[in-house]
Amino acid sequence: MSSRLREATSSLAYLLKHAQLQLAELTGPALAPFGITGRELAVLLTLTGCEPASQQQAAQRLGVDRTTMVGLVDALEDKGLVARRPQEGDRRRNVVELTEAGRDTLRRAGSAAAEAERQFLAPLSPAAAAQFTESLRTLVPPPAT
Amino acid sequence: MSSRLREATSSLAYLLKHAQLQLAELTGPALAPFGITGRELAVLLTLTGCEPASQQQAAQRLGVDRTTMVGLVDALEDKGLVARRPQEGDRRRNVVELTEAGRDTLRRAGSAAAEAERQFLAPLSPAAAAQFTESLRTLVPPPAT
DNA sequence: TATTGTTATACTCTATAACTATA
DNA sequence: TATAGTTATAGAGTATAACAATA
Repeated sequence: MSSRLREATSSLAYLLKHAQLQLAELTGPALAPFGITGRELAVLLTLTGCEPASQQQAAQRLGVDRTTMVGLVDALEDKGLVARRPQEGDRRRNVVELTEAGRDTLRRAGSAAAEAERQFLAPLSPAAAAQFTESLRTLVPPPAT
Repeated sequence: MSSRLREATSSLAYLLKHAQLQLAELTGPALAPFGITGRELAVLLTLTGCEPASQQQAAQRLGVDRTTMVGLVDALEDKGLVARRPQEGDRRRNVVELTEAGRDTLRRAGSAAAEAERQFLAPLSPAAAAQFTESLRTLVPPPAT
């Protein structure tokens, strides 16, 4: 492989980028009926994963900047899916919690996103799909917190 | 999986995104000594893959817009790595070819990028790494042209 | 009329720096 | 002084529309 030139479309960077684009093309339309984007669903998933978390904790877990999280929570709050309240004991922090509507949307949109993932992985055998996901988990380190 | 909630950091979208980020963090510094970015290396690889190609053909093969390719070729031309010339027979087209310096940079930078990919895949067994790449190729359709 | 390259423009995602309020 | 949230700003990356040259 050191002497033979690989095509650009065979490089890992190309494949990862276009895999992501392709998954996004399935996920976007699947989530549209629920009025949220894939990123917003990820925020909802993060918030429900660990119990009442501050914005910054959620940001670290998602791997986005805290300044980015502000806008994401803003949008979800405008849609009535989450609520902010100052944390008692340390009022610098905002605790972000899902509303009832947020939990409902998460349930239904999460199911739609899971279906999009299944569709994305459909070209692989079930065993290959499972190992593909498992390899990704091995390659991507879990978030710090 | 339909009833049990997955964590956001387990979703395929999260894993693909962060796999890409992690690879980019290895590839970027590896290419810095050669004065090119990962995207620019991809363009060089694309141009060398199929013989003298127009900008638009290269753009399709890379999966980027033709307006994006203008800037990429501009940068590579400024660095003396590629040269544009009108195609004889159809002067609307620009044929983009690697210069001697471009071929030399491609050889050395391509080797560095391959090493970065090996480093990225190192947490996987050789067999798992091979199947991971193969699965990606199955999931990502080859470019139109 | 259609196509290639180009420019201008805008939109998304992201990060950095500076501000505020709390600690 | 340090931290959490916020705002403003700037930088990538991308796409759309419009234009010039050519077919």
